[in-house]
Amino acid sequence: MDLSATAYVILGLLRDRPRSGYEIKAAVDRSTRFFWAASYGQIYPELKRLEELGLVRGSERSQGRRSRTVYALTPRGRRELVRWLSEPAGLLELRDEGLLKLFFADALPPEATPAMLAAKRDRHAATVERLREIERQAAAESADFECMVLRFGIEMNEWIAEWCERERRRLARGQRQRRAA
Amino acid sequence: MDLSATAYVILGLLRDRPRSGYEIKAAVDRSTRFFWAASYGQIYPELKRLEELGLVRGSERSQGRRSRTVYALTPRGRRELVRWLSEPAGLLELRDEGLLKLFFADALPPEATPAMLAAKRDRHAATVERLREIERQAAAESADFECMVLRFGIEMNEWIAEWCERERRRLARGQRQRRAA
DNA sequence: GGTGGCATGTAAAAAGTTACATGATTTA
DNA sequence: TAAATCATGTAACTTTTTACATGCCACC
Repeated sequence: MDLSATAYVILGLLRDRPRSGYEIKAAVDRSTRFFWAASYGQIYPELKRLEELGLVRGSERSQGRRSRTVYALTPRGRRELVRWLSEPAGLLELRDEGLLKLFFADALPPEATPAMLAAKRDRHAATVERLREIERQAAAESADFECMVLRFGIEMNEWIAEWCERERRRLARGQRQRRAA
Repeated sequence: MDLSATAYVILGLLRDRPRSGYEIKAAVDRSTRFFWAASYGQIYPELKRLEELGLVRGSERSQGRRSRTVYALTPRGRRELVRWLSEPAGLLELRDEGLLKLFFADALPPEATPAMLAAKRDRHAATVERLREIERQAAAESADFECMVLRFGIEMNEWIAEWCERERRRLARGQRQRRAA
């Protein structure tokens, strides 16, 4: 059985309680988003495939005319989740356009670089704020490891923001000295 | 003109000198890989498209029967690169299966989690070693900002490895105390 | 003569995003 | 009654990876 990592995000989010596709998407955006995003275009088709494979089971919870299907993990689904969790982790991938631009920054006038670093700093600081907000809301109801990963996100983004600020200052200092000379 | 970010990786790597597709791939693996990867399957078709758009120009450098095409940035290509560099950075995305597994770790027995953290720590430590090796080789010939981004990669991975070790110890301590009680 | 590095490419599949389409219910 | 939120889904597209295919050249 070989599923995409996104399929395991779904199995994982169903491990404590049943959820609809919509709720899964909302949970992703509140929690795994910063290290594993997923869109409706993945979630709904994946839920159907997982049901065909017998890893989740959907049940109708429509209220009146509003349709709603809530999916629950089957015993096989739980076994598959545990099996996957027990395997060594694979993919680790970063795509950071900001670093890419910094990498090529010698093609721009030197004044541009401190601004790039400031922009990156601000982005990560904004992410910290967003994650802290989530932390405040989620602290009570979340599992321990969920909080731990959230804290990781907060602290890592803080570290990155500080790194940007340090380097920005260093560059700005260098530029002032060169102008003075 | 709207190109994929991978197209700009190519334009960027051609900014200081002409390179073949093969050399671009090698340069990516030595430099941008940890924050922006690219495969042959992207690079060769993208070079053709960029040539059609007039942003790069290929010239035959075959030696004997061995074919080789070296691409150089055209003036338009350089303008496009600078234009893109001047825009605010877009995409910033992480895909980390290790964090995902940690996030769901309450589905595993508690002894499993310190091992997951140790595995993640080791991966990041290995990345640090790889990047340091590149730094030693590249220090002389690389542009300032290339070194800066490389240093970022080293320091960030060090920070992550330390975070993993801190949390692993904290968990292990907690487990010993619970067993003793 | 074999291995490893240089070199170019394509086809197919997988993964993921975006935009669209539809409609119900709740709340201000 | 308008806006926000709940809810499901698909089609088209883009991006990226993987596997394969081919062959030269230098060195041991």
